[in-house]
Amino acid sequence: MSLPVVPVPALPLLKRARHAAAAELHDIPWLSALQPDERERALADLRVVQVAAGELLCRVGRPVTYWFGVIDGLLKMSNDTAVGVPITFTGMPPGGWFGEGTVIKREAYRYNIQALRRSVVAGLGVETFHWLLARSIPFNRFVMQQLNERLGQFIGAREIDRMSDPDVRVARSLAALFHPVLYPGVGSLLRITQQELGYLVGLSRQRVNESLHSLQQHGCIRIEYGGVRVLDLQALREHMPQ
DNA sequence: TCATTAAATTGTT
DNA sequence: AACAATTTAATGA
Repeated sequence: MSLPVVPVPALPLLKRARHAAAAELHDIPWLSALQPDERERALADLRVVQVAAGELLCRVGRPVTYWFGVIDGLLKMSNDTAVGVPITFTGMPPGGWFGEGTVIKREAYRYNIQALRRSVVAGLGVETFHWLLARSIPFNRFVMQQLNERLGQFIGAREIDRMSDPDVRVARSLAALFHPVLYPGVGSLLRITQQELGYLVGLSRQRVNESLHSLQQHGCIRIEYGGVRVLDLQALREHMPQ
């Protein structure tokens, strides 16, 4: 049960990159917090790429070139392929920005970022990222908030991994994806197939289907074609085994 | 815009 | 893992 990995051509970002379109800019929360001149430089440097399903955005050990943000689609962070047990850390739905930790330290990536399906991803160059970090208080605030919230996510993810009940695992994982601060682009309808959710949670598609119906029975969510709508986020977070 | 067809996703065994 | 049923997306008149 693993996603077929698509071979990635060298430097795919530089080849198919284009400037960000107006519609996509609206979904980048930190842009509006910048001063006009800062925004101008950020816009000039922002690149947008389409990544196909299974494609790897960055690999463990590769030098950092961009700070990434998900405009549309779904990515997953994991540490698989190399040595060790494949572990999916988290899913990255629209509105999520990531990689700031490694960008700040100018280290190599510590995770693989793989597209679960065709996605649109924005990238801000490392130099511009540091330039903004050095002069914009609002930008710092945004990055700090991201780091803080994500720390909470990872702690939560450890708890999820220890739970055996599939329904609870699905519930918690879903709740994490609906995090309003980290993933403002999600809204109340998350575009994710049951197959994709299975990849993230580490369950079969059948079991995910069963869990979703259980959660729907409890009024937490509503199953839609190609997605899940949250009806009660709090209940989803606190869902307990029956 | 509508009808037809192909592809994707879901529900079930 | 396989299958049928359903929904969406793509195509072309």
